Amino acid sequence: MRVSRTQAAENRQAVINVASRLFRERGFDGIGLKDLMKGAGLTQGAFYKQFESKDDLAAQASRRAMESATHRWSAATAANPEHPLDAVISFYLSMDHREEKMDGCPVVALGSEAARQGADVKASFEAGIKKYLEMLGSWVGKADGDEAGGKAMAILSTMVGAVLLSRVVNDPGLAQAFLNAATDQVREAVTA
Amino acid sequence: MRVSRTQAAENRQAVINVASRLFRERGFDGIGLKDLMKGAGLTQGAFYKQFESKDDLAAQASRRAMESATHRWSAATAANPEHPLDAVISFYLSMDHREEKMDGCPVVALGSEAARQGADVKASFEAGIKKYLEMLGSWVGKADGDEAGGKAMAILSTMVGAVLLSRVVNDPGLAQAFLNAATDQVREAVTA
DNA sequence: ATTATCTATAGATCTATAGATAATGC
DNA sequence: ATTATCTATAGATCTATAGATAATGC
Repeated sequence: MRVSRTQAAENRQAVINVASRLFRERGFDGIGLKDLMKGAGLTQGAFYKQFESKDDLAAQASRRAMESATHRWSAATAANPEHPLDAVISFYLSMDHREEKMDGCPVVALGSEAARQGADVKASFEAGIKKYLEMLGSWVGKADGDEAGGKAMAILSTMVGAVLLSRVVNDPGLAQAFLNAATDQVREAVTA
Repeated sequence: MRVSRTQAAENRQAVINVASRLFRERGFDGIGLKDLMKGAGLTQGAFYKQFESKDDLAAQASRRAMESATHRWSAATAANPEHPLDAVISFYLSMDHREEKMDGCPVVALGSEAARQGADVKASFEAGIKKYLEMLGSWVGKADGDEAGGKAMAILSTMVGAVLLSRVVNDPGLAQAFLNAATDQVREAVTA
């Protein structure tokens, strides 16, 4: 029954990876430890040798989810280095992203709940958000500095809000309209 | 033990009012029927004569929460009819609003969870969001029409995203920066 | 000898239902 | 006679812990 240390380390990573997706899909309170562990091919009993508590896992999984999201931004810009912002918003502000909660932006999928979590979960989000801002800041026209930082924050706010609103409404037409309006606004904000 | 019909109707409203606040504070999954009913001075057993299910209450409470939010917007503009948008964003994009989850905007407090709820809950949110958009649309400079609608959606996205992001980070300075950046962006968007 | 994982379970809590009670409404 | 609310409880689920097991690591 016991496994090697490397295998145990891999299992831990597998649990974090699974949790980073299932938390986004169902919420922190929407999935229990039994199903989270089952998703990694383990049983509930193995959990507490790997994590201090469910909150501990929530913090690890939030960090992993944000890392995966920023990595996706990097991949998109690498594929289109001429227009990195366009590359990012073309998937971020899309109906596909609206649909794919499990692999989408963690701020949208878990933000409302993260606001009620402890400092560790928030720190995970904060680290990822700063990465978002770094990337956005480097793409806005102006010289770096306070103004670029402000623009980056405004753009990120618009993006996060638009996808959140698109998911909260039933009407797909209204959802699409939010994404379109945000796309226009972001394009204006960079050139302004 | 039985109460009059009018008293029962009042009790029902009390439960919806309490739920609209406690759901925002703790999330749909963060509070049980026992505590919700206790908040209205009743016991758990009375619940199912008033509501079909917890999901049913979630839909009613979401509607009430959005009504209360749009009412607050109206009150703010009534107090400063010359600059209605300024009146709204001065409280919406404030640290006070960041702090007050229980009475704040339901889209921010519950949006991530609402995205996973059924069509009834989403319909409640959608109705309130359309009210938000109507008001914003009437305040943006341009003639009414598609463009004003788009501006309104972009502005609402920025506002919702900024407060959500401000709540998700630990650093109050960063939170304030998101709110400031959104304020600037919204002001630019109306005049543009 | 140590320990990662397993099965099993404690104790709490959650949604929903059942039956009793006491007041309303006809 | 009807019914809004109460107490009580069924049945499921949740987090966390306990003890057994079997393989690793020294």
